Amino acid sequence: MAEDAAAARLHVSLLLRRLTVELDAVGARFAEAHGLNPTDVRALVAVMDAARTGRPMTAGRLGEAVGRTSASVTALLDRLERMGHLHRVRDADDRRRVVLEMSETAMSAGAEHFGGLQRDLAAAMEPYSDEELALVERFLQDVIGVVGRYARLTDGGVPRAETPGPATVFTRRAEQEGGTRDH
Amino acid sequence: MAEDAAAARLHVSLLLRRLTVELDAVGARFAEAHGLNPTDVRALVAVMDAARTGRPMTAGRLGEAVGRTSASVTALLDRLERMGHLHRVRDADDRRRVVLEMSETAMSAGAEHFGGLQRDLAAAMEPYSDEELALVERFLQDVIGVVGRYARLTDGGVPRAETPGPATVFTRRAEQEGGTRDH
DNA sequence: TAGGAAGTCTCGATCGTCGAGAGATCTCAC
DNA sequence: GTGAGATCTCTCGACGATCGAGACTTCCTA
Repeated sequence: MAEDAAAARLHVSLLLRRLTVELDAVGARFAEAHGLNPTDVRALVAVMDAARTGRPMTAGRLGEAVGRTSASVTALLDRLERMGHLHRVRDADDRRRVVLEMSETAMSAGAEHFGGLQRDLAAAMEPYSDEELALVERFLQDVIGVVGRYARLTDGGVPRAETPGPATVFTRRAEQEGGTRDH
Repeated sequence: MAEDAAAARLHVSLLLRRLTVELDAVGARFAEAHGLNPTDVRALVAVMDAARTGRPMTAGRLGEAVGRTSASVTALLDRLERMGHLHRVRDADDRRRVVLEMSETAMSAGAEHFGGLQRDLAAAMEPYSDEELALVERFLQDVIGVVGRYARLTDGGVPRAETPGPATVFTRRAEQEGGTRDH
């Protein structure tokens, strides 16, 4: 029945949100264990990801990645450097730039924490057949597409051009409070 | 082949992380549009969820939900009340308690923002059959179970008792830095 | 009815973040 | 080459979210 299908879709949506909450909690636990705040964790992850893709992170790009101003990034790097999680290296090619390198200890701490989760996740997926995993993968791709589109909209815009919908309340609030942000 | 299966599982893990990043971004966009910080958003969501389950939120329980001290919750509620997103009501049964009620404007702003995403998600799930959605649901349940177990471990503990593994680096760091937390 | 427990708030201090701007370096047109 | 403007990072002063300690009110129980 259509109602059941709708209920199932709603239920899956709620599961997606719960998953996000739980994954955030894993990050928070890592942060607490290492005396880091959320921004620090995001920064370390960003630096690690950049290293993996072979394009070393710089201070400026890190600021964009974690959504902080340059002043904030400077303080952030001071903290992480003081803790020994990374060190700054002047870029030889462009001496304005500061290239960020993870320390060995930070790398292994991250691998230990998140690698364990990775192993457990892989183990949990073991019972699923190749076809089933392929379906899950396709599903996740679809969902990421939708959510990603939603996340990257300009403020006040209506999510999907083809369905304007009742956006009055939201847009009104956004206009009204957009300038009062104060922190 | 086993290698392919392992690669598929790794790929699905990465998709789960990407999904989390995108969903976080949706929350951040909502926050920016309404002049809220991350804690504010988490608090509003917690109050809304509590209202939906019929067990009204109180200041104390909100503090546990978002992981802040009572002093911080007081300031948080001052902010949200000043912005008109909720109001405090003394509990008639237990007059020590402060019950939190969402304002109409906050409810509709949230519904507008996240309801749109919900609709798009449901639309994206439309092509999937009941059986396929059931599989996805089962998969998400499994993953949430693993992640949730991981998120709720005591600090310094090894994730799974049955596989002690090479936890030395992580636990050493945790002990070493556990007391230097300074924010 | 007194004593302790529970829930919230106040106060002072700390630290992460911001905006503005300085200093160093790179790029490019001349 | 040289100068002008752009780019990248850092410094400075201010603000605000959070914390720990403790006060105050209200509830529970012996």
